[in-house]
Amino acid sequence: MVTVMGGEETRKGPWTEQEDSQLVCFVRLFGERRWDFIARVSGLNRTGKSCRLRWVNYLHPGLKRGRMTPQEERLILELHSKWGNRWSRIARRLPGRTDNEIKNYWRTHMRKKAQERKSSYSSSSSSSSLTYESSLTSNLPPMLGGIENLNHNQTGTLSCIVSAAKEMNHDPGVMHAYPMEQIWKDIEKSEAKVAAPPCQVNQTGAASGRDYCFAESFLRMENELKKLFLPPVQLEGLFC
DNA sequence: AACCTTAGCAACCGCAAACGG
DNA sequence: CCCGTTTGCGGTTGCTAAGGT
Repeated sequence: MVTVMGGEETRKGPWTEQEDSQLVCFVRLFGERRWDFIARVSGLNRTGKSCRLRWVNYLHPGLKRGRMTPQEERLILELHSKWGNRWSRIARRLPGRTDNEIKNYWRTHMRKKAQERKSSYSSSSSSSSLTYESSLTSNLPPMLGGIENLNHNQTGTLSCIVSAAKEMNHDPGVMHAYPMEQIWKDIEKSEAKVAAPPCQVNQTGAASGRDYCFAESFLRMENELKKLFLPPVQLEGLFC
């Protein structure tokens, strides 16, 4: 879907694999900030907001996919009873899960369960001093491993990221060598309005259109960064 | 097989907080 | 302190696949 905003076309709706790969690459380059800049310079024709959401909820390398474990389920129930609909806060206690995921999960699973429990408790006697919540708290096991312990190959998303990086000849290790903070400062200083023209996908096929998009985006970005006093050696290393 | 309902999920929207000049 | 911009959050919508009739 495409909406027209002020003459520029802004894409909406589901993300394509190509867009995902492009976003992953640019986030790796510039980090998880300045979403508007990333949106503009990548030529994705998405809003910064949309890019951020896509990254946070779907493309982020630390994401755990698949069903909630019973431990996670209990933790969500416990924390929701404590904090209410503070999804982002709850999500911080569940490594690899996003607020959106938890919110959706609650809506479909937990709310129903909570209601069932509530009704069953209200119908039963209140003689027991041990509430469901307190029993949860006392029996909670430690959270299963942190993000670093996740098996990244378990998710299609992760393999997609890896393949995207490989495809683009990108060495993730390179990034750590660059002073991104400095780059950002420089960008902020001299950020000219980068008029990102709509990415042109040719009519013959998506593959060539994709290559064109990447090439054009990088060219655009390279030109921008060249204005920022970066030595050519660093610049070469920066691009995928 | 066709239609309807429901569950699950991705994505959008509006608002408010945080940030920077 | 003010104001514009960016980011984060929570609510909501819309699409799709699965299951039921």
